[in-house]
Amino acid sequence: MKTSPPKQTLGRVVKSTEMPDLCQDFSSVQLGKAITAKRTGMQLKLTDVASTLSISKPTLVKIEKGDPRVTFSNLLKVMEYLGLSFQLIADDILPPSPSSGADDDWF
Amino acid sequence: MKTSPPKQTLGRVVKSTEMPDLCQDFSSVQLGKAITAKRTGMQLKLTDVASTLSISKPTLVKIEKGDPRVTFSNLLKVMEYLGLSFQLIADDILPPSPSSGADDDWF
DNA sequence: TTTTAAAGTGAATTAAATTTTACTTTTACA
DNA sequence: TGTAAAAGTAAAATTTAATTCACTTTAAAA
Repeated sequence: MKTSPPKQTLGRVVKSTEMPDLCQDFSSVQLGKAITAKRTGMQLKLTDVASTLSISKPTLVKIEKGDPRVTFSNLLKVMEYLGLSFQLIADDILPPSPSSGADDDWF
Repeated sequence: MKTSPPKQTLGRVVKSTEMPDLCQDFSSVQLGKAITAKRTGMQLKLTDVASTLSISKPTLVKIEKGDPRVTFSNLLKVMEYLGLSFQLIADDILPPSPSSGADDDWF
């Protein structure tokens, strides 16, 4: 059977997630959302980012869902590629805002 | 043979590492140094932190050395316990300073 | 200088993250 | 609608991080 040629398009427009407020108490879920937002904002497909960075699709999905049970090295790879980074915060410089357990966290 | 009783002291004074400049380009090595600095500043023994958080000593050593091949969840556990946190930085807000490969990094 | 608590390392085993493959769900758009 | 691209999920196999335990090194203090 003959394989049909790929449809000629300019690429499918994909739902772009909104970038979360970065000036919030840190959580891995929020980080995942920021990663998704940055990736979709750059019009990059999850699959492409994964194969470019030599990590699997399920792992990248895990990262974007905010599951902290991923290796720090994989997380950094993704962040660096998308132009995201960390800044260290010590709570004896600026005390944390009294948030009562975000609905955002895993534990 | 009879075990000798523990020496009565007020605890050994341990070398306190200096806190690195937190307003620098992020690297896992710098993060490790900050963790060590925070821990020693709080006069906590590596062994005690490890057992309190139910992680092994070799793993905590790996984290403090800045090896990124650790799970993000273990890293977050340690940071939260010591009062350290992350802030997310997107390079389209503030562009990265042109640093030529820090002598600090692993790759 | 000797002692010893604390930090750090190495090897074998265990536990868990990652990969692969295939499948299901969602969602733009023709 | 129907269809196909992209995202998300599941299970088995693989890879790798974590643990355990013993040991070595370092550096305060007696």
